[in-house]
This record gives sequence, structure tokens and C-alpha cells, in this order.
Amino acid sequence: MLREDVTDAIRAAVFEELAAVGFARMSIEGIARRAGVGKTAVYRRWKSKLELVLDLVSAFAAQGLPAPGTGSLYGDVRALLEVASHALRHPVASQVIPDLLVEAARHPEISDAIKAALLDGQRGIAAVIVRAAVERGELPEGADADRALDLIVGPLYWRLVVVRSELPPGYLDDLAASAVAALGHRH
Amino acid sequence: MLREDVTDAIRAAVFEELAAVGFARMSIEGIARRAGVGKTAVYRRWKSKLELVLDLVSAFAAQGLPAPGTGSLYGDVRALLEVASHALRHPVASQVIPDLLVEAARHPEISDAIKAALLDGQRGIAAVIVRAAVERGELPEGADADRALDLIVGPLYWRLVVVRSELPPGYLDDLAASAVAALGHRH
DNA sequence: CAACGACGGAACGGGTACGTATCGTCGTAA
DNA sequence: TTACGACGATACGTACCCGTTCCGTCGTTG
Repeated sequence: MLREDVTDAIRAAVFEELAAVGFARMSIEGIARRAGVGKTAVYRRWKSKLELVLDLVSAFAAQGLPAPGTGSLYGDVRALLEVASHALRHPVASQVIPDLLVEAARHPEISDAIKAALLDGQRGIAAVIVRAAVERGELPEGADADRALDLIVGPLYWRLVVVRSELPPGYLDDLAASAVAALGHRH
Repeated sequence: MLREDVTDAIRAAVFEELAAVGFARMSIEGIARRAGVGKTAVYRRWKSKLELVLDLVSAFAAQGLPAPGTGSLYGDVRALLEVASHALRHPVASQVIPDLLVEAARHPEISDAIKAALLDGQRGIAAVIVRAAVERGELPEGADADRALDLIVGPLYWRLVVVRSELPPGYLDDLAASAVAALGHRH
């Protein structure tokens, strides 16, 4: 019977190692070292670095984010931005997520896992938000949830992860208002 | 005197290697192998992998992108999106740029080089576009160029690099219109 | 035609990681 | 108390890469 405390220590070490050196440089030896564990303990549980990471990402997917229901489109968008900005400001997540997204371009398995764990969850939330707004009459029939997600999360991701600059005060409020304006715009 | 054809071969190999395996996995030996060159030829020119990449990125920065001047805010935004989408769809650039952006979080030198080569150029263009729109009366006085860049490029980057899905027909037109609507929105 | 210097190739010692095997130790369950 | 099995530690042979050194070749310069 595998000891659970050892398993947990390894999992935690993987996250730290991913954040510190990235998937490409991450090694089984480094994980075991950081976890204070023998290499044997790692290989007894997972066959490879890839399996190990896929397992962690999938565990993340199981959580499932709750969709906001504030009663207004602006409120829902603002709430989604709040959650997303917290995630992207987390020192570990803000390092691990972009790193795995880049690796996803080289490993289809990572791509699938990330899509299932993060992107599909967000798409679902966006779909709920848009549908509610349509029913409320705030958005025209047939509004596209994917496009909505681009407009809401794209600027935030760009600012936090690509440019990596601080958010000015009121930025999320502003961005939510801008997104609502852009979504409501008819072409 | 160093032979220029060898230098060019190495530079090309670095781009290919960066796209294929990423900065973290890239090795001097691999570059020389791909370039059909001895390791000596590489070390004779650059001291390290980092210097090599910084040199290439800086060369890119020297190009300098032209700011669009179409006469309307929508036209300028649409033109900027056109250029950006071409760059982010290029098979090598679309792999190299996100990879270096992630590495930038770990290497301040890369961060500085990328900022100088890409982000500052885009910021300058956004500033020109916004200033022209303000003079035209299309945007209110004091419109923020950085926020404009977030709203214009953010969604595109998200869609092309993060989600990595195809652009639906008319997506750029739509996005340009949405960005203009969001920018014009007063709060 | 002679000297020079960059070239590709090969080898160096040192470092890290791979995946596997073999220890002795220690907690647990029969 | 005995048997089992997961544990940490250590070592194995292989592979890759580091940065450097030496070699013989070859094109250019003078």
C-alpha cells in the first residue's frame, strides 16, 4: 500500500518544481529531491514526467468552477474577472499555467488535459453568463459565448501574463464595462 | 574574419531549434548540429545560449513596425490586428514568442529584450493610434493607450496562442469593431 | 607561394539525468 | 513474532550536454 503522505509530498513538489524551472527542465530526480523522497517512490506511482503532470492537471479539472449568477451581465463579467485575476496573480499558477500552455503546443496530451481542466471550464461559464444575459434581454439572440470569453479574459491574460505589469486601480471594473460594451455592440 | 554564411546558418538554426524544442531544451550542440557547423563556430561568436538568443531578439527589435494611418480609429485598429494576426499565425513566431515570454519570467535579460523588441513597439503604435483618434474626436481626451492595446491585442493573443483555435471568418473585423466600441465607451 | 585564420570533427573531463536494481530499515497486519 | 511491502539511500550503465582543446583542411590575403 502506497503511503499517502509521500504521494502528497510528491504532488506538492511537482507544483513547486513546475513553477521554479518549468516543465521542460523539470526532472524526476529534482522532484524527489525537493519532496525529500527517493526516486523509487516516484517511479512506483507514475511512469514518466508526462504522466505525473497529466495526473495533476486532471485532478485540477475535477474541481469545476462555479458560474457566477449576480443577476446582471456586468456583475457576472466582473465576477469572472475577479476569479480569473486571482488565479493569474497566484505566484505558482501564474508561472505554471503559461508554461504548460506553451508545452501544450508540443505535447497533444498536455493540450487535451489543459483544455479539459481550464479552457472548457471557462467556456462553460461564459456560455452560462451569455445565455442568462440573452434571457434577460441584455444581449441579442445568438450572442457568441466564445467571442465573449475572448473579450473578457483576453485583455486580462495579456496584461497579467504577457506584459506582466501591475493592474491599475479600477482596471477590472473598467475592463468589465468595456467587455459589456463590446458584447452589446451590434455590427 | 568570421564567415558570414556560417553566422547566418547558425542564426537560422537557433530560430528553428527555439521553435522545435523551446529555449529551455535548446542546446549549443543541437544548434551546431542543425546548422551543419562545429560547436567551435558557435562559441567563437557567442558566449552562451542566452547571449545568442538576446542577440537575435534585439535584431528583431531593430526592425521597428510602422504605425498605421488609415484615417479612422476602426481602420487603424483593424490594420494593427491584421499585422498582429499574421505574426501570431506564423508557425515559427507563434511557437517562439510565447516560449520566450514564459522564459522571460525567469530571466530578466530576456524580459528586457522582449519588452524592447515587441511590447514597446506595440505600445508606441497604440499610442499613435489613440492620439490620432483623440485629435479626430473619435476618443475622449486622455484615453489610455495601454488599455487600448489590452483590448485590441489581448483577445487575439488569447484566441491564437492560448486557446489555439482557428479564427472564424470575419473575426478580425468583429474584434476591431468590438474594440472600438469598448474604447469609446465612457464610464 | 607562404602565412594566417576560420572551418568541421573529434576528444577531453565534469556534470546531470535517465530508468533500474539492490540494499537495510521500519511500520503494519496476520 | 513473523512476513510483507513501501520506504530512503546508493550505485549502476547509458546518454546528453557543457565549455575547452587539439587536429588537419581549405580559402583568403599578402
